[in-house]
Amino acid sequence: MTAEHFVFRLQATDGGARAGTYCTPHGALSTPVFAPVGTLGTVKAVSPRDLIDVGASLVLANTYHLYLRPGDGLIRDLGGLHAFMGWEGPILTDSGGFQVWSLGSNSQVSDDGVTFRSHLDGSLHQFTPERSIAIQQNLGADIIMCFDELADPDDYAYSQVALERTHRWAERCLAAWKTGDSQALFGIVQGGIFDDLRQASARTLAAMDFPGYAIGGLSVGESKEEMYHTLEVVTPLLPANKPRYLMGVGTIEDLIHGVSRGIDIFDCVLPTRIARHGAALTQSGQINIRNAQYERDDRPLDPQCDCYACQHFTRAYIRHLSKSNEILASTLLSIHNLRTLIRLTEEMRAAIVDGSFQSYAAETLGRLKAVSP
RNA sequence: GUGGAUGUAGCUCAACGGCAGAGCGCCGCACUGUGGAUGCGGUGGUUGAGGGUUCAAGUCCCUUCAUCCACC
Repeated sequence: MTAEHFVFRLQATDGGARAGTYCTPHGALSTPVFAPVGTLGTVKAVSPRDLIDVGASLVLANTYHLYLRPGDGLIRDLGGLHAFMGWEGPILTDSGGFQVWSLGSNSQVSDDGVTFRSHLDGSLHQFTPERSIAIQQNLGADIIMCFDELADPDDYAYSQVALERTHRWAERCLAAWKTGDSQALFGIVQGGIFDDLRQASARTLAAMDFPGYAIGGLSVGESKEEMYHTLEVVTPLLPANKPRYLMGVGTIEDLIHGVSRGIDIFDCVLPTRIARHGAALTQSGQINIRNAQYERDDRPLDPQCDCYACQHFTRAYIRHLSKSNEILASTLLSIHNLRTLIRLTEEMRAAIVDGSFQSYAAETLGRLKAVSP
């Protein structure tokens, strides 16, 4: 049984797109897969039962936030994150590297690690690669991530400095990682939007033989063309028999472009965040359910959708809930948006298996463009 | 019927006789390894009506209407 864990089986390819399975101690992932984000050990507004209903198989939780509150030791003592949050499927934890960068100004980076102030109470803390791995071991996710350093994507000089540090930290994470049977450690390719740095990063990390590889530092302000180009540069240099995870992406469009360039795993806050702000993803693009035009609209959010929200409620009703700041609006829109992205991954997988991925991708992108400005 | 109070944006209310404003609502936009069900922008006026004083009136004076309160 243990031997099966963290084996990535490639089942079909279509152009650059891949369909596979990845075994974890809490179940197998069918790729391509989209992971809802549950930063604080909960996907906001959505219960684990709802997650099963929308077809979610992997959930992301966050090291930085859970370390600060309620504390990784507490979660370990209560049986680990799966038991704590009532989710029996696979979990992936971020390393905290992204928060240190995005919460930015009150942190200081050295070769040893990062000292930062808590956004909750201003207290001083330090993350090192070893500390990040120890916290992630306490949390007990199936997939854990190397502690990395991000740079602004168009700053070459600093991207180079951060990249070299990220590679040294990757070695230290590997050395600290002692849970190979129960947790897979993924390396993270960095290098901004610079081909030479990205290639160097992919080669360096591939040589370290991680169980899986992530591509980080994208969808942080660079153009879509730059992001897609970077994927084309990086994925051919990663081992074909290991899963590839594009961090923090994304949109319907980005998922299609990512899969076509060989990405297997995605996570993103977008579907649940925009849901709480009143937006629904549809086949033809994003709609703002709060707009006056939906006041008397008795259609579902997306007539093509098979989710609970679309099977039972009208746009008019969900608009009313959203305008009234009712909790159920966030829940229904989150369920719908998650189902939309997860169904997209399911359809892409089916298309890859039967060799029709190119036409599926073109058709789906075409529908989006038909309405986008 | 008598006395008093109040009438300003859709709502609640500001504005010394000197460019009529705020909050909320409404309308829209944004959100990509989630601190912040958030952030940003926009629309919105015969200052109840009519007259007068004044260089200038939401503001002072007169008339009128409406609403509320108290007392007959």
